[in-house]
Amino acid sequence: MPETLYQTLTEQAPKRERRKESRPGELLDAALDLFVEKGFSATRVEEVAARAGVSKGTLFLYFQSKEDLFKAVVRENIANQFPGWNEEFNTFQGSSADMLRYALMTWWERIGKTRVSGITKLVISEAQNFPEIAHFYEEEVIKPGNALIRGILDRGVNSGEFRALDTEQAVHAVVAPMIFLMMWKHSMGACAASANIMDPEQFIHMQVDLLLFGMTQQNHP
Amino acid sequence: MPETLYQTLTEQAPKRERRKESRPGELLDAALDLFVEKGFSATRVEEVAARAGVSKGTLFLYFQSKEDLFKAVVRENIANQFPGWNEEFNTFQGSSADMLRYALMTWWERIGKTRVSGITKLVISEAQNFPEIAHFYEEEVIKPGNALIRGILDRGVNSGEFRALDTEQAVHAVVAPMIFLMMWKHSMGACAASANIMDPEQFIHMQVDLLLFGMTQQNHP
DNA sequence: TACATTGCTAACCAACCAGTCATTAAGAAT
DNA sequence: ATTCTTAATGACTGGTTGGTTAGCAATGTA
Repeated sequence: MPETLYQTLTEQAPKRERRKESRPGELLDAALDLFVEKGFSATRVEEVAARAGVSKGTLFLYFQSKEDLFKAVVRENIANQFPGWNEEFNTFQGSSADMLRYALMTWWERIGKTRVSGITKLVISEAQNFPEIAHFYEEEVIKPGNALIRGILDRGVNSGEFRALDTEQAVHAVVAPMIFLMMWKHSMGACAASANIMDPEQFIHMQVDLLLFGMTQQNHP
Repeated sequence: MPETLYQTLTEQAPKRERRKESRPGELLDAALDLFVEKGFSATRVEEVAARAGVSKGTLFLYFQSKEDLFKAVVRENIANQFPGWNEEFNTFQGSSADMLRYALMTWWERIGKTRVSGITKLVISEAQNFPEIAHFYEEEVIKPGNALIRGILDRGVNSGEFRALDTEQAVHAVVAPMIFLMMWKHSMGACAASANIMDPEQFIHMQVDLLLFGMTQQNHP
């Protein structure tokens, strides 16, 4: 009773509401924020619950465990996107060089730029301590992602635009700088000191140029 | 008394020894192992002490805090190496392309391959949660390291071997794949599933080729 | 052997956290 | 208004950890 009175008199009355449908979404959104900000291990489920406006007990009503909550965040924000992306790239018109450029810039707009990129950073950072999460992420994100990039490289090699690369290996050379970018943005990049020394768009642009034309002297189309 | 008896009868008698000189080194070695294996946050100082054969209290006798211990590990294994490396590169004979190749392969032999690479992975992984460590690492490792690479690129541009790159930006393009390699090795690479899909030497080789000559059709020297 | 120095340890503290469960109350049905 | 279902709660459990300190014991000295 005194609590209820206090709550009623002060600003917020955190009324106990029953909203079964919207809880999972709100919890996932809060979880994404906190996982990206603090990582998996350092994120406290109680804080996720608090940000979503519910108690810790409620969170465990909708997700079996912290790990289960994380997997749901990954599915919601990344894994579910692949069908759409595959469709988009299967119908791309233009040169393979343009396609590679488009793919990396688009990736930056839709993932790299957003808070979602923090998930990739998190997984790579904590894979050692949470092998189950690492395995899950590899199956649901890394393999489909690599397949998508490899498709572009194969297209270029087959059309004669690119030299006869080992595309399975070359995929790593394309993906590595993008992963680096995510890691940097969510680690050293977040520390004021070195925030401005690296501009992501400029970095991607140079990366594509170097991949396509190298550092030796020549004319660029 | 019963404890002493028990310990004497069983294999190891964990004798209490006084060896002030060798403790710090042994603690640093144990700390490097565990920091690389588990990261900063997940490493328990008591486990570090146990691996070095002392109690937790003894560790705090030689290092003010866990963070202080970590900084000492970084200085011991990385920061102290820069003077020697600078000397080596200031006296390099040969083309700048060879120099870049040599630098990256040497880096792999001396750092990437060894457990020390785990330190870089750790710092990038946990920089968010430990800003003080991030700042320390940037000053003592990242800045000197980038300066070293930039020296090579400037040399190539000045001699006319490379086109007129923005070397400050190009440094990132060179370093990013190496950092990616360390991250991968100590995260997803450690999970059996994808351990074999990426060969580091092959990766570096391809990376250098792509940087120097790009993906478009042309003859390589 | 007696004594002094000090490296070392074990016990301790305060704080922290994932996950559980008995209890409470919101909202629909009667 | 009364009853009933179940969404929501928060105290609790069993466990963890960085860091402190009083006192013990290994070594040197006389």
